[in-house]
Amino acid sequence: MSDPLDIVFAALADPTRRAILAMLLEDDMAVTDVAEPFEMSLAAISKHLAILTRAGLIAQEKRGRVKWCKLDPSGMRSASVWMQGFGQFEPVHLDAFERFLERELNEPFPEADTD
Amino acid sequence: MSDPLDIVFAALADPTRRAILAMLLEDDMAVTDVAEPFEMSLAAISKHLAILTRAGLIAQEKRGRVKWCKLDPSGMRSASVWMQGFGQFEPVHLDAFERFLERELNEPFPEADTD
DNA sequence: AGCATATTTAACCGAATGGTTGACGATACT
DNA sequence: AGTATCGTCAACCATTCGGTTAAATATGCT
Repeated sequence: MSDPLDIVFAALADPTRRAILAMLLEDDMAVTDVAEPFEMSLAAISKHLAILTRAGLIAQEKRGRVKWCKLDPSGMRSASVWMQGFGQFEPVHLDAFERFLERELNEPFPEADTD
Repeated sequence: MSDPLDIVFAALADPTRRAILAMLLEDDMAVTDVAEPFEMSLAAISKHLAILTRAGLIAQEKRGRVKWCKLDPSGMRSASVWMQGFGQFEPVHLDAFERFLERELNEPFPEADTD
């Protein structure tokens, strides 16, 4: 798989990963907290997060021993741009979404609660 | 895989299938003609078309011994709606795309050239 | 009827996917 | 220093995927 779109769409094709994205829409989260609602191992979630990262759908940043996950608009944008060129339509209006996410991106990661 | 989005995104994750969609954007085509530019067997293309059909990305209609393939907006729409819901800021704005494709849908399949 | 064309099906194969468990490295707490 | 927590890595397993070839089905032509 070399085309980035392969990777983005494949990443979006899994319900666990889409659920993770939806969770991250509400708030940035640590890996362990992302995993908590799912009935699968932390290692499995870790792999899902790696796939989302590789697809440009999320970004991860380590702070201490905690790795924070946040949405990255670039992956979704590339998918949306393809659909746009495809349908030559007005696709996914990511404008507002991107404004939202890029504001987030330009903000520092939240402080981790020390434990 | 039960969520229809799984099926749509998985269908979009393959470069051959995206290329097929792009071809169908220009014109409805018979299976054999869809297969022609690809360096793989007709059977492989037939499987790809079945996957696109199951995803609601194309519709197929048999006319005589020829099976015509055309774009179906519903699959793309569901993907796009999810992305919108994901961004959740603006209403779904598929107007241009839907006008385009629904015009296509409401036209009869082209007459097959008899051979 | 008999042959050619259009497409799918079946059986198979290697590679990728999505999950598991267990060990490991890194960071924090006391 | 010792222990607990966070997360990844490695090895493994079953299933799915994308392709192949060969046979089967369906329609059309003469």
